Amino acid sequence: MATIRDVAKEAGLSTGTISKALSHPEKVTKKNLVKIEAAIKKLNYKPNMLAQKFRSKQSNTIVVMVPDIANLFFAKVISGIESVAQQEGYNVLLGDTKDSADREKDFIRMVETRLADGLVNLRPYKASDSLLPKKGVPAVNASSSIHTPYCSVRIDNVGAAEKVVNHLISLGHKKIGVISGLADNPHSVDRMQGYKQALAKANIDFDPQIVIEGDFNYWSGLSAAEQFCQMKDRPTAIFCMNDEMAIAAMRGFIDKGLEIPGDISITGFDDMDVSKYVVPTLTTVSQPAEKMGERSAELLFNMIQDKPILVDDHILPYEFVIRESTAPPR
Amino acid sequence: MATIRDVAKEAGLSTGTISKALSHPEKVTKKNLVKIEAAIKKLNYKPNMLAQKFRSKQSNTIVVMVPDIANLFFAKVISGIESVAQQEGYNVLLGDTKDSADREKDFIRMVETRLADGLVNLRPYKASDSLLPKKGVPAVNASSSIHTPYCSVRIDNVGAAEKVVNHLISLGHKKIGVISGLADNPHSVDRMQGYKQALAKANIDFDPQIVIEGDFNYWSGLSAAEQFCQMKDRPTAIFCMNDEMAIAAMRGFIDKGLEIPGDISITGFDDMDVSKYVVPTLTTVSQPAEKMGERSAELLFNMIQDKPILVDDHILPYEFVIRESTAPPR
DNA sequence: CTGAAAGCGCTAACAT
DNA sequence: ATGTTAGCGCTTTCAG
Repeated sequence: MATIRDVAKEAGLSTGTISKALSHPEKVTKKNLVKIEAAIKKLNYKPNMLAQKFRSKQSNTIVVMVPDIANLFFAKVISGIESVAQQEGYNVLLGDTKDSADREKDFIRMVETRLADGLVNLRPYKASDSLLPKKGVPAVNASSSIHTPYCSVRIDNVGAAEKVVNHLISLGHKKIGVISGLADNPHSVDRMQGYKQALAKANIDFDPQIVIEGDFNYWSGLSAAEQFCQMKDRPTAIFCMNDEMAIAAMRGFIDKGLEIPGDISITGFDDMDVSKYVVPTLTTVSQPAEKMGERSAELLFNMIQDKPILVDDHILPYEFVIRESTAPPR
Repeated sequence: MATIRDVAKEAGLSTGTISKALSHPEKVTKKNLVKIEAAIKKLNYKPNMLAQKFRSKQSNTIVVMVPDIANLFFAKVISGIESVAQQEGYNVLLGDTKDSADREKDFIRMVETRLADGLVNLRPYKASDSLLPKKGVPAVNASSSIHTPYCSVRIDNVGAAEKVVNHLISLGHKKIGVISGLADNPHSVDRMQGYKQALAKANIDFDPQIVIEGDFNYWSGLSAAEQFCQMKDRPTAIFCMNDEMAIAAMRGFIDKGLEIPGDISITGFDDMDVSKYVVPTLTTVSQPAEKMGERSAELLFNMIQDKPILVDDHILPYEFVIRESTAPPR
């Protein structure tokens, strides 16, 4: 493989000149530029970027830690990160952490060992097992909840949940069930708080009996729906903490012969693409996933370049989308 | 930042010994090992991996080029690649190419410039604009079609399509419409060939009138469904070239008051998770996405390590899944 | 504008 | 078993 030295020899110049020609061509004479170009082409020279990075102490790479890459919401956030990274000349190293703090270690180590300049974490912050923040590791959390102790981007989960439940209440629902995420998931916690706030303001007592814990995946939504069906006094509406469980619940209720929204109203959270495809279409909260990714990346690049970060907790606007899955109770 | 030299000084040893302690600890005395460990901890030393990689001329990184990261099928393939890569101690650099050959250049350049050791391409091969194969760039195509001129992993698209159409024919359908992908997409070409083969064997004439070109996305499926509805002599079954268009078409037909599968049977291709959630559930071809990713990664690592590659065209088994969306014509 | 030379942090002979 | 040293490919002073 040709090195810069080979090019220098071929062009009858010094390595320093070649190097300059590559980075600041305007500071080299036209004549030499031509010679250099010819030599490069003749030898098919490609600068060794590993050497460049090593020398310049800049990896121009960021790592993105994602709990589950086969999750549409994350895919969109990543897409947003990618697009601003590309713009800034950064590479994105993707790490699927399978929602485990343990697996995060390797990726954090990458920035500690100079392999990457910084990191975006898509896993919501849990005090119990978070490895971040860590000094020397520029990081931003792109899917955070309240009380994340480092730079973070999120929506107002509490407010959004409250809005959803308000909508159900205003339709006339009094008995509103919940299919939550895992109880210790920060998003579950925030959304549950919003649910309770809405109930309280409407003077409806909180009933833990009609809160069923899921795990954000399809099957947990399905099984929750079955449990609701077995209740003698079934809720007339269900607030699901994400779209996947909501769609599963719809399927479960329909299979039991219930009509949606006639017999039971359903709401989701996230606004995945599918949610406008299902029948009936799903009332849900639309998170600006792509924007969240973009903003996170922008913040990270600012940190890496030591620009001042003015705000630590970035709250992006969400949208409450009313579709066909909600209606007044019969 | 502490370097290996600082550690050597702190431990009262030479850099060579520190280096050896890190890579072959068994070749260093216990006593010194203890001293070294103490020094490392005291200085919070982290080896500079950029320097290591530069020195060893191995990036231990592969790049994965994906046409669209927000596509569930690709997400699964990537997940498979990731898991093998992690196992082998490789990092994966993700590149969203937005289905453009132009954007692929940058990523190919990464392996040419030593930033990565090899590359997995998820974009199916098109003779007209493929930048691969390229010598000096170990690469495998993980979502290929027939006639891909480099190492590739795929399913038998032709055979799978034929099987789907055979199923419809055996149910008694004689007029089977198609919603295809873009006509020049290799997967479209293969699947169309399978469709024609099935028709030919059943002595059904091919009718280009009932083939509508889509682009694998939701809206194209929806619009195709509308076009089918306007035909005086509508097909009794539609072979859709992926699940997304199939689900869209179902929605379109249902909105027009048709029943599925009573009035019209629908088949998909891919077996996305959603396809078992929709009502009715979708008859489709299940691609072993995760396996395809794993196999691709394994092949790539073999190439990188100069192990002999015996087979160039790897065909993985698919599964034909019959669900609720197909039935005999009325 | 160009050349010479030092050195980034680490590894791997080779010598001790 | 440990130390010494050269050098990976590149950039960047500093002279000329």
